Amino acid sequence: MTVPVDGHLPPEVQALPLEISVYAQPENSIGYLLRMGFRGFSTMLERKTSTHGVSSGQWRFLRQLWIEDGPTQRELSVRVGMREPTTVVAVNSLVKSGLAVREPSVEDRRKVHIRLTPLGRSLQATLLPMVADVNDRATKGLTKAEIATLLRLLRHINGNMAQELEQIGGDAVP
Amino acid sequence: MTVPVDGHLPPEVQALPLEISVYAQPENSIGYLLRMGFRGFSTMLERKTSTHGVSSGQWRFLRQLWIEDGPTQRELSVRVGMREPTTVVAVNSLVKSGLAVREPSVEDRRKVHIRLTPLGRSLQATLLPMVADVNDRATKGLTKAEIATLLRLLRHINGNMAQELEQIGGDAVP
DNA sequence: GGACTATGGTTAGAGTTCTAACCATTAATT
DNA sequence: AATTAATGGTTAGAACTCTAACCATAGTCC
Repeated sequence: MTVPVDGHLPPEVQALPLEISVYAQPENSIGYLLRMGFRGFSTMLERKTSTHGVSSGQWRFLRQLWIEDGPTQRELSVRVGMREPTTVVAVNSLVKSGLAVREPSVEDRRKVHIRLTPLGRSLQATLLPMVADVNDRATKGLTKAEIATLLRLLRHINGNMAQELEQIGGDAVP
Repeated sequence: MTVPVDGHLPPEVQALPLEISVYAQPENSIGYLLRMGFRGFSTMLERKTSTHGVSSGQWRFLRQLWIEDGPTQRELSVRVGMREPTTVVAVNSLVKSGLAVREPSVEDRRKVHIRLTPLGRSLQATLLPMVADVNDRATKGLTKAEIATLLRLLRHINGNMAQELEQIGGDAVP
């Protein structure tokens, strides 16, 4: 097995400027670090919420419905940032689990409103503490100031990327 | 449609301590911010690499093979942090695209080594600048010091979560 | 040496998400 | 009013990822 030591890169990569070749190490890429972080977060949270029958796929939609109950399926898609087919299956799943219902609109027969059941609504008080707990564990050892900085920097790069994708792709983030 | 204004939360959620109820807003959760960031990053990068026929699924494995060529499939799984069935399909895909080959081990007939083709290896010089570009766009407007801080904080929370998941789950991050 | 156990890889089936194509309903235009 | 546009939702098919079950090979232990 060929294991190049740090800095032992093929000639055409060595020829690249240092600002580029640092990315040969994934740990130097923000994308990689975000991915690892997200996966860890998602896993930890799902382990907790699954005890109440809530999967990570349902979670994002449930959270949005707590903020705004009764949107159309299209509106829900936009708020959550997912494409419509994704919303279809997520809502199917919420309905199947008894957390939400589909309610056909009366003034426009194309539209369907998604509404929480009492069960779905009641879960907020149960599940929010779990998010808090996972956030706490993730930030253990950081000061409040550092956490605030992290939030600010993350929001900044997310803003940058939303802007890039909007002007270039002209479309939502898949 | 019911749109609760900020702070207009159901009684059982209002009853929660403030440290918990802040998470009613996704923008206050690190997990949400990581997820958005990762998705933006992944989308931007894939738009570029796909012009060379490299998908985001292949990307992570390719990057690891650039660091260490010829691992067994099991070793590759561990390095990349994916489960074995995931590696099977990823390697299938790399082989199909002519970027890597499966090479049965001679000393242990259970093992299979994964080795880059010249094409797969040559892509490093082409694709690394793309990662650099996406990182640059994502961090536009941040100082070098802020970027360094972001990397440090992300590595810190990733370390925390790896530790949590190791001791509690006893298993890899899905 | 033959029966357990461990290791490496694969297959089967599921969940989450996407794009593309489609159908139903409403709005706009001529 | 009839045709065309736009809007809301669904279905079909794919990519990526997982868990669980499985097969093949190698190592261990009586």
